Amino acid sequence: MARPEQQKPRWTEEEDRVLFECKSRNDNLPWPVIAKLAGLSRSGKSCRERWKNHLHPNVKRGNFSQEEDETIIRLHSSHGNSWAFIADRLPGRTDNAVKNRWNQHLKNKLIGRGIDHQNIPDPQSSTGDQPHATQLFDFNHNIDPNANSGSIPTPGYLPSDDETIHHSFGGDYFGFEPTQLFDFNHNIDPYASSGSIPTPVSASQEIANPWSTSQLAYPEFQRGCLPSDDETIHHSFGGDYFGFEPTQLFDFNHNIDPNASSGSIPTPVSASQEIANPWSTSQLAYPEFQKGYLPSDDETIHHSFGGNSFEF
DNA sequence: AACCTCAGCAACCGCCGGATG
DNA sequence: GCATCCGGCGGTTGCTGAGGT
Repeated sequence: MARPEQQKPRWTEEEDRVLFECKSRNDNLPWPVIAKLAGLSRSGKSCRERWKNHLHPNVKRGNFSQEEDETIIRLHSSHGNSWAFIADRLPGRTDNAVKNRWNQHLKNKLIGRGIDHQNIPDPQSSTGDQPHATQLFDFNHNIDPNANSGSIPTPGYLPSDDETIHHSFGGDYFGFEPTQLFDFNHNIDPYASSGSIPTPVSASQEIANPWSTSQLAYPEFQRGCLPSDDETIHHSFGGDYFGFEPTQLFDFNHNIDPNASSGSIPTPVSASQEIANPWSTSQLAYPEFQKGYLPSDDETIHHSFGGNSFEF
């Protein structure tokens, strides 16, 4: 099977330049077409990989930090060889780079320490029986009224973390709905008794004006409301406060001004300003909450969401 | 200086699923 | 429903360069 020529010819600077320009000019075309237009003797697939792993502006080079290594180890223990998933949580790192890092460094390191790298306890999960990582986070929806306080959460549900959740949202449980964005006070039974667990309502029952204070299950989160409880919200979301906009669903990193200074109140942007790719890490006001992000900050996220990890 | 080893990186390959006609 | 195309993904392996002998 040996080929007389080099089997894996490296990309030259000239090829990179041509591909970069061609891709930049024809961003919407399929890769096979781009490869053809570029006039390179490379397949569309090769061009795509070269772009994704090297030429893309967001690609981060250089050594992995200890934090990145720890994140890889932790996520690998809970998600296995889902390199793309892990890479999503390491801004700028590609799945290929993460895979190489694991296969050629971290795995051997753990083996050398006598650690079973396939069974590393996840600090954010006591059982591994955690909500599946393809769900959006939605307070007040799909709440399990039968969840036992302090019990191990069943998939899709959260236990209350007294320190935080109880503090924040009345000691109730919060579930996850895969098709909804994050939305306080929407689809909540307006007639639920105070102190009870809010009951999700059907579409037909949906509150006409979800921002009408009198009908909110959690009136404290009404339009424009800022969290009043520093201890909790500050704790929960990395020290930043979030405001609410009545015409928008609450969506981490979507419609949020990417240029907002850290610690300031995020500014919703208009439709015309809307970030083209809301999950593009470089454009996120809160890149740590990007799509598919698995929190790495125990102190904060672990605390906030009952010790589990979630995707948004 | 020549050779060897090994870690790190890069590229290819096959499989799979979604979109489209 | 089926075939085809395309992109995404994970596994594998070749290439490179640094360091050791």
